Amino acid sequence: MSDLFDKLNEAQRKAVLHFGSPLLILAGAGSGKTRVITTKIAYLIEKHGIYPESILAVTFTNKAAGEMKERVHSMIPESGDVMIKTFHSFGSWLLRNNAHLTGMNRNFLIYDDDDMLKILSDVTEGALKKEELKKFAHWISRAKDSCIKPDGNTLEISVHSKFKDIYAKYQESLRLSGNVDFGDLIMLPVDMLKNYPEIRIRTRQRFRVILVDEYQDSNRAQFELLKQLYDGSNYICVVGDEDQSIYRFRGAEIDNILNFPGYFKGSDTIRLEQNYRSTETILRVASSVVVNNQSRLGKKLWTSSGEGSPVELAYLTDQDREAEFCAGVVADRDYGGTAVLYRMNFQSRTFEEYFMNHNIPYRIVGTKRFYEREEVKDAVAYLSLLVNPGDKVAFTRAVNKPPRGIGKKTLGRILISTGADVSERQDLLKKTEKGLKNLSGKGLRGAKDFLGMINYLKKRMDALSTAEILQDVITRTGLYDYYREKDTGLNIAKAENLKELVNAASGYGTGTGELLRFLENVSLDPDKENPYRESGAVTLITLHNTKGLEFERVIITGLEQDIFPHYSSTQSEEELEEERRLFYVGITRAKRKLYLTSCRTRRRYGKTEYQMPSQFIGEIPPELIKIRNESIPEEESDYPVGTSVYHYDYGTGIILRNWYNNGKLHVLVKFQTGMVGKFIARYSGLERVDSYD
DNA sequence: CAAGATGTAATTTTT
DNA sequence: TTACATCTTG
Repeated sequence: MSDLFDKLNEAQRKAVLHFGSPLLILAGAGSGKTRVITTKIAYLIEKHGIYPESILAVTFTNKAAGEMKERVHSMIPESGDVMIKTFHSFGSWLLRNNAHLTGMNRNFLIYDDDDMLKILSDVTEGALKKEELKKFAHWISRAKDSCIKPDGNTLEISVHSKFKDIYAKYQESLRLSGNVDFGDLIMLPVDMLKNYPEIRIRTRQRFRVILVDEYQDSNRAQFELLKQLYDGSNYICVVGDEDQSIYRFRGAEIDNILNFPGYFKGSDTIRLEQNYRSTETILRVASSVVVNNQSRLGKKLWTSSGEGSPVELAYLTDQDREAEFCAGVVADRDYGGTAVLYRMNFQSRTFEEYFMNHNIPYRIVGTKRFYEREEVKDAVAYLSLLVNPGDKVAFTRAVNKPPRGIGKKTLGRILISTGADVSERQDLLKKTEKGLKNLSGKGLRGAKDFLGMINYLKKRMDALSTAEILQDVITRTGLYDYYREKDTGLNIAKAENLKELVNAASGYGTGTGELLRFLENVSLDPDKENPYRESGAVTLITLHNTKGLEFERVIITGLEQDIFPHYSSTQSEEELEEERRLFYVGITRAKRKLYLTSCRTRRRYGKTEYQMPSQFIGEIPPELIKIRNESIPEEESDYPVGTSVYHYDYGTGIILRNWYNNGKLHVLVKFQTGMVGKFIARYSGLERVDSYD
């Protein structure tokens, strides 16, 4: 224990030792946050005599939870009972654990975003296009992120005239199925703790210590959950970095961290500002960018690791040259230490093609997830149906996969028949049995086939392990053969993926409990697929996905207005600040060297478009950047973003944006007086003020 | 009912 | 451009 302590700096030590009043740890990028949390857990157990099972640590990702577990356990082996979970799996645990008191179905399954769309499509009877459904799904998720029910203030989420109604129908259908969605995993526990005093009291007594990681990403519902868990006598400590809050679009509420001291009275704040990752230059660039944000508590990162080499900025003709530039950077063959970052997934394409053609090893991080693949979802649907015959989403998915002649019409005939009692109406297998009399020919044969299969699986499931049931599912239902035949050309992976799924289930035992555990992990811990696992490969990754990662060298690409910052984020200051934080996250991933690239033109949707440099470039002090290769068109070069200008009437100002309209260069200028003005450059009378000759 | 043909719309995404 | 959704035909 004491030598663990010696490795900490003063602020870290203070954070570990702190106990009693609520604590906010503002942990800058690369400031040894995880070390602090894990040491703190060890310290609480060893020095404060807190029982491991009284400690709750919540994270946002399974990866973070896994790492934390590993590090805590290696520090103190007897810490096995510390509850280290993601917010969602903790919510799931609370709901299952108290199901006997609330009357809720203990064996609920968890629907993902795709399943949500299926339900919505079902309750709106196919009247809406997929794009429209996605909008509603998004709103419903956001509503749940704020604990807003269909009968609540839904206007806050969407003013769409049908939203309230569709949301209500969606909830009804969800309740009928007995399953929950991601949002429910937070919202329902909040309700439960509010409505059942005995559960609330018992839960509060159990968890004497509550630790929250990545607090800046918490949403309102998660904040509500924490409020229910905290009773003033237990200890709450949250760790986060407001400058790294990048999930607003998904309901993250930066005010949670900004106002923590206000919400939790008498709280203390400790800042971890020493950075152990990056060079001084990189940190200066990062902070010069993020100081432009209003919504922050503020901290100043410093390092003792030395100045390092300058940040290099390359203006390139187009995306092909950008890829070429990245290839040039890794010409020294340090592939594994290099990451190429971009704002949007489609940007990876050019890099992929170029790297492929030039034999540069690369890996793409996190686009498609294994458990979201069609064939995998098909197999899982059979399992879901075995556990919950009321799962309509799983039923409609499985019933005709592989095709057995049960299309829209036949399915309609099955589902229209109403059973005598409620349980029969909700049990889709019983319903199918009843519906057989309405069928004939191919449909009848298919339905009988399907039922026979399910019954066969049902009979065997108690005796078999999860992997064995899955093996049965993919062979007996014909799924495996179906996909093996379909697997041709480039798509030869589907049958293979089914095998892989069986493999993934191999760690699970016999019985329904194990099957449920597997299904929960499929929903809550969906492994991201990495096609290239070798470490000696360049990492291609979106900026969002880099959080928590670090690389020797980072290339942030596509620093162009409307790409980064993204066009839909330039409308409001709040959105723009979020983009800026994203830039900050990207910059601070670099340990040793940072490159920035910006293209003059970019092919989009088959057309070549002229790009303006990102306004963020102008926020970096020029002395920190070395410009590698400039190719700025003449007129623009007079007014790049960030240039100081002088106007006869308004005084000095700085160029915030520039863009073309009707072939004329427009500029947006912010003056020292605070005024912001829009001008057509050539008529504006603006004079350039060159402050750095 | 399911494979080919045509049209159309393009963020980021832990769980 | 291209992925994917919807329409049309076998």
